[in-house]
Amino acid sequence: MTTTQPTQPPRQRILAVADDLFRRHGIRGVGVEAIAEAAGTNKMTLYRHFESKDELIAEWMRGIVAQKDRVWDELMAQNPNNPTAQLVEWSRRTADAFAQMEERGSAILNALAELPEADHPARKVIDEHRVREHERILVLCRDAEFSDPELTADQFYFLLEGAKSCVRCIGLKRVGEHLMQLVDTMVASRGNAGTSAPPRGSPRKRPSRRP
Amino acid sequence: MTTTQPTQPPRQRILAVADDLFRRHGIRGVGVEAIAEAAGTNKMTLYRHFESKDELIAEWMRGIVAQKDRVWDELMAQNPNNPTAQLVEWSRRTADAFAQMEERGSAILNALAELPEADHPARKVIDEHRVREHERILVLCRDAEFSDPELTADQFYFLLEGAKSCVRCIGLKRVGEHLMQLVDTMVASRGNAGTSAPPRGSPRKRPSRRP
DNA sequence: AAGGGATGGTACCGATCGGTAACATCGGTA
DNA sequence: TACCGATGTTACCGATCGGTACCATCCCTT
Repeated sequence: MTTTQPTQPPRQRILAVADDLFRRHGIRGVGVEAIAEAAGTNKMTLYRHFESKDELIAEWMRGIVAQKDRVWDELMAQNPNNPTAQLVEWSRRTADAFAQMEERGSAILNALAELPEADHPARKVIDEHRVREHERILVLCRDAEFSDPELTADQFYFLLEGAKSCVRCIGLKRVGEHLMQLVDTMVASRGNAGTSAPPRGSPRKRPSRRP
Repeated sequence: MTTTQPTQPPRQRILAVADDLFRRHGIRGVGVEAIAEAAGTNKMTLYRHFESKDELIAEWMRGIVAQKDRVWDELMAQNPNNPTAQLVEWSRRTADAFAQMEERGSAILNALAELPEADHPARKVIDEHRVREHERILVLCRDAEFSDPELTADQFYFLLEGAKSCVRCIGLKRVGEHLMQLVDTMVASRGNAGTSAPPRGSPRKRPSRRP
């Protein structure tokens, strides 16, 4: 049973329940009636707050990317003028988030796969977010003065997205640990690509604050 | 219009058309009737060859992974006793395949996202394939005597899967080129400590056949 | 020519789903 | 108390979809 406390207004409850159900069963796997019922309300109230299911999906996506943007803002405020630490911290948070998506993987990637229509309102939200995130990483790689920022930014992005999509076929614990090892090594080599095998049990966090 | 030459038996035509439609519109986005019609036949004949839509999906997936397995066999035969070249070749073929999936991304990843039910017949096909592919890469990393084969194997896998899922938000040309640069650098460093970024426009192929 | 298996055509069923209409109810405010 | 906006309830519509029954063909073999 997926209900929410009726103290919150219906709109919030619907969004919270939709988040849960969409993640677990996929967008097309759950109907509006099920969402309304699980939110302790009914279809009519749902349609008074969202003009269609597609708009609900888009709003759900806006919430997810807004949350991620808040995390970005937070970690950039926590590590001012330290692009390297910001990259590492973002990677660490991404790795930590793996624990919540072992079953179904990334909600954003899944939504993208479930929305083949290029003009779906949620698609714009997702596409813009991904471009923005990639741009963020690129700027950080430039600021961190990696030798080839474009290449290193893609490397970051590939590693992060790849790790996300591998959580389901490799154990999530190992994925998180290996991802952080790879990121640490990348950062340590200042983006001089490569990789490598840091000694086993190497330190996970390395703020490396530089003036 | 998505029709196939009626010279082939219906089963082949149905599978070919299903491959096209599933890729373009997603599994749940296309009905069996549309498939049958596009294949120049009808629903009845479809159900005489596939006991259900889910079984058709599973059979479609079996075809895809079988194709990938054939590619593996081929490139391993072409580079005998050279695990490094096999890894590079597999990466190159993956990068080349990006051109065909710019619109919708990887069919396997999409199918996974569209099949939330863990007991779906196609899920077993996909999961086994991913484990097998990861294992293949791991064995090659061991044979290539990388310093930390498990880590390097995950790095390969992350990079490849991540690049796949990024084809849609970054230009496919750059994704392919950067992926190959990263793989070349990884291989050149033998999985050991960081190296310098390869010069721009560095050689794409580097068989590096070693005795 | 006769037979039979594979295929095509059509119509249909039951279930689900997105979305709407019409009305009842409740809570706060003037 | 009278009112009004937000919410709950029920029933319904039209469309789509997976799946099936029934029968007409067609083609190959004997």
